[in-house]
Amino acid sequence: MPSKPPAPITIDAVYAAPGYLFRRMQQIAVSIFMEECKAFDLTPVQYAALIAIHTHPGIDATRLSAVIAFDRSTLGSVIERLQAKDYVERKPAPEDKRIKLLYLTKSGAAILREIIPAVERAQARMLEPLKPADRKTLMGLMSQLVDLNNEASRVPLRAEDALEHLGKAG
Amino acid sequence: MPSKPPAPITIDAVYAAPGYLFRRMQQIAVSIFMEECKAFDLTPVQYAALIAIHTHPGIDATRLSAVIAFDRSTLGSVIERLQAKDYVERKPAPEDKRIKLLYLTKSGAAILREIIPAVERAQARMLEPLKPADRKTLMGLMSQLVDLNNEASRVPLRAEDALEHLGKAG
DNA sequence: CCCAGATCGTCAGTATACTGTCAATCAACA
DNA sequence: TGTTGATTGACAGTATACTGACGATCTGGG
Repeated sequence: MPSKPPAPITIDAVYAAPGYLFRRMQQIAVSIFMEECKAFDLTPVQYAALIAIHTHPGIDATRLSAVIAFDRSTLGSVIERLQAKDYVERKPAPEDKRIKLLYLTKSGAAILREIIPAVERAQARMLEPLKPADRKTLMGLMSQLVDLNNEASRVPLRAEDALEHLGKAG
Repeated sequence: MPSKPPAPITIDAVYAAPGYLFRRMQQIAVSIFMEECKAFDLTPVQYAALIAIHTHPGIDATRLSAVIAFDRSTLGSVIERLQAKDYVERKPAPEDKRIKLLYLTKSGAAILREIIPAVERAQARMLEPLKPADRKTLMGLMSQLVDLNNEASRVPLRAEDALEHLGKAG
């Protein structure tokens, strides 16, 4: 039996590749999110940041970046934008001058309540083309894969570890 | 029976949401790709562009953006970088002064041949944590989902339509 | 107490990714 | 033929996303 010839160099091979499908699905997911939430002028990342700050009031930027799996360098500008919209407040930590603690403002908490239905519509729309059973299967496999691949991308801390010193876990 | 209370506003709900899993998996996929291919200084998008130009020599930028599902505005800078590395050539189209046709250079074709094994290692690594049967299931569902959601994001043309006037299809 | 190492937020630099706009050009119809 | 409408590539503006570096600060060992 002759050895298998090298894979042909063709764009069709790309279409079936995991990397291409993940990139394309991410594009589609963002597009659907923005469409459903366009009345709120919030990006998916800004939404995740608001939710995380709501769940962990007084969190600092580094821990926040771990909780939402978001690069620390970029997070600064995300927080700035949320601050400019008056959704988030930063207060210096009394016991550590390096740290700035994050809190939702009243507006931030309010917009979070209002946007939730739109976000849920968006999440549902992403999976809508699939049969219900297939949605469950896909989400189960994606959860597994993200979890097992967690250390493959440079998120400095696992969410649970990040929260150890926040009085919320451990 | 009382109606279901509203979903709690918690970061844990985000972790199970399709949008979060797709974003996170895309991060991981890029990270793995860059790690396996770091000797070549090519991004996933640059790689896809090279493959597509190789498959369709003389394609123009607008059609290329459809073929790799990549925004036309950003594609200009991607091509510039590929040109700067001497992997891609642009020639004005004789019959239409607006259009610039894209071709691989010798270097471009060479690096494509060399990088393929690294790309295949990367693609394999993305799915490695899953059992083989689950990998197939996941890729099947992702293909379906991307295909059925295709019109949800602003890619102007389906790949096949984009190629109609290229003498390669239809 | 002092200093080496770690951590925090920030910044510079690069590369996607999208919206919207523009001039140049082409195609097609009246 | 002349003009309207569409297309092409380019650009400006915004928002992720990552690497690497920096000063300010904290912490732990000696």
